[in-house]
Amino acid sequence: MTDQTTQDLKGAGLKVTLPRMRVLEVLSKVDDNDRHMSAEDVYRYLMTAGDDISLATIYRVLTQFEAAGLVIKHHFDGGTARYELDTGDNHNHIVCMKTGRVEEFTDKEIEAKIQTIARELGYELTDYKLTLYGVSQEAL
Amino acid sequence: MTDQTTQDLKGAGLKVTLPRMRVLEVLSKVDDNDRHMSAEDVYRYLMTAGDDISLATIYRVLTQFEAAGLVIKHHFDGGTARYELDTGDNHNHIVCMKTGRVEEFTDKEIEAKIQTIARELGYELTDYKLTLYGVSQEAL
DNA sequence: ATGCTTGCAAACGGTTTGCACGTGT
DNA sequence: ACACGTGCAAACCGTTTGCAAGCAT
Repeated sequence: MTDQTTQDLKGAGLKVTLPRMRVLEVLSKVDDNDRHMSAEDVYRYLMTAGDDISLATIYRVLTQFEAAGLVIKHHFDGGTARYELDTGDNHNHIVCMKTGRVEEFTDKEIEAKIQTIARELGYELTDYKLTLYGVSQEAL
Repeated sequence: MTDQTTQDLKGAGLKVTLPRMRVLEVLSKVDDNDRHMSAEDVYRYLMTAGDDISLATIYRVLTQFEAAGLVIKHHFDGGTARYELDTGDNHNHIVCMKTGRVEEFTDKEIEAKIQTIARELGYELTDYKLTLYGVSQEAL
């Protein structure tokens, strides 16, 4: 009875409830094209899937997940916030201006350089965000 | 009669009006600690300075400036948007989590790497944002 | 049993907009 | 003169919150 989702919730110190499980499941299993969902996205997805969970709850759950470190919140363009599972690997994003699609990438060199820069400027680095904006060749 | 501010506005194809000049002046001359102001910041600054320009106009002017490429808009944390003059040099930011203060830096190496990555992923890069979050030693 | 969770609907805060008036060219 | 810019107040939209009812432990 202790599947991965349940464990994740317990590990985060959160009571295991249906909304929390469903939201976590959605974020876990959407394929790469649909990652980085907004609260609305999650809401609509769940409605379509037959669940009946209020938008307010989605927001509350996502906020808790963020605080618990299960999820990362992004504000790519400025409109609505998007969420993705925190997989541990600190990755960056590239957003297609035409389709809105988000891809991920990592780069050791940049990562190292960022550490160095923070140190040189006299900061203790807690986090960073690198996002590229462009037009994917595929979108033409 | 054609000072820098006026030229900038004309160059951007914008009619020279008092609100536009004042907003541009504020953004031009605030010292480093006060750069990256929110619309409210600009509004309060101008009120204090004796101007009487509505907040709605500040928003409209800032939006036009952004469209005209005079100004860059940031959404650092997610709360309110902040604006800064576009000085041409594509710089990055480091935000102190304790004081909210924003510093700038540039790095040729990272810049080059970013170009490479975009190309490799099949994107035509239009822009990018790199923001570090940390605690400044000075804030302790 | 009891304290955390949820749904609902109302509040919120930053930002945008319709309208009638004012202003730059 | 005429089109564009502005102030005001109301609308907007994503997100948050107070409250009463519902669950997990």
